[in-house]
Amino acid sequence: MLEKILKKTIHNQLESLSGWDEQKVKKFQQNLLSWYYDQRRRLPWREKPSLYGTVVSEFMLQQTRVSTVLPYFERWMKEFPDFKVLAGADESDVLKLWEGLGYYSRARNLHKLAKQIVELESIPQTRAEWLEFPGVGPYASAAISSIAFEEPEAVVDGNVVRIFARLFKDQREYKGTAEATKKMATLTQSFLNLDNPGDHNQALMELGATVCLPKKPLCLICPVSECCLARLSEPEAYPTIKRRVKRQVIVSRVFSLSNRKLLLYRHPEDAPRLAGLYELPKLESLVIRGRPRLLFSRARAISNEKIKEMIYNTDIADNDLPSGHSWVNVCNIDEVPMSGPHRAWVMELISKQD
DNA sequence: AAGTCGGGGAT
DNA sequence: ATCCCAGACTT
Repeated sequence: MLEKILKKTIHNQLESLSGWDEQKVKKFQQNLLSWYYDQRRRLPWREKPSLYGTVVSEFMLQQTRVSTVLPYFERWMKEFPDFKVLAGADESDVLKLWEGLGYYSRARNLHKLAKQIVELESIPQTRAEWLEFPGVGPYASAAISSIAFEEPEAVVDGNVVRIFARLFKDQREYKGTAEATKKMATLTQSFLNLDNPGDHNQALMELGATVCLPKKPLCLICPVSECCLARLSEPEAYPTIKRRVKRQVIVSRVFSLSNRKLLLYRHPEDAPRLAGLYELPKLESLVIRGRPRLLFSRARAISNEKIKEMIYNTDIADNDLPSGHSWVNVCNIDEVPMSGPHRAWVMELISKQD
């Protein structure tokens, strides 16, 4: 049975799978799990596991490192301790707590999910059911159903792709992480430990995050290095995933402070980016008075753009502001959700003016 | 299938 | 400066 799956999955695309029988897979699972129980990090969502904590952590951890998530998770669980409290919260408060974490649709989707959950008679358990919730995709549905309900669903995230690509010296060139994830799904499912699906999944991700690193993997302390083909050659060479080039973008923005009020722009609720969040307004969208004075310029990257942002100081013709623009009292600036870097710049500039 | 969404830590 | 992170959604 397993052999059949392996043969079909690997075919001739990965290096030899000879030797992989049911016994070897079992051994792999045991080595991995023993290592996990012995060496895993103590993370807050693992201490007193709950469905809610699992869901929140899985949302926050999408494309985001554990170390980045930690302070956000603690604050979140304190402010929104369960689905019910979260469901009853104002969206602006939800966004405020997510401020700086990025991918803000995650916060909105998590909020929606909570509202849906509290209306249900019973909590869904299967992967297919979780897949229906907003913001829950192939990865998160497998993670939640396996970790919270021990459903036999294998997760495939960046860590898992890297581990399996190295185990079998996967020579395929993937066009992106999406393709790699999809093509790896059958193989990872055949390696799933059916006795402990949740811990098996977490163990793989823990291994990828702490041992099977993208650069300089720690093969010497890896619990499954005997099974790993790349370990004998160049582990860093796997997997091979094509990355797209970032395009250069230049944006000019306005810092205008008048009578202890700062002009800000709030992205519309249905905006594709930063929906509901405040930023410094763009220079081009305003009618200004006099010549703008360059305060500073900063470079950052979001998604597939390299952005150079130029911040100007100028006076604004404030009798007829474009929609979305408003003067925010600096006393209340802490209350509004704002994109992370802009928050830092604004605080820096305000303190400099005093 | 390809493009888009944030931000930061590590190298 | 580049990579990549417990991915999902829209086009």
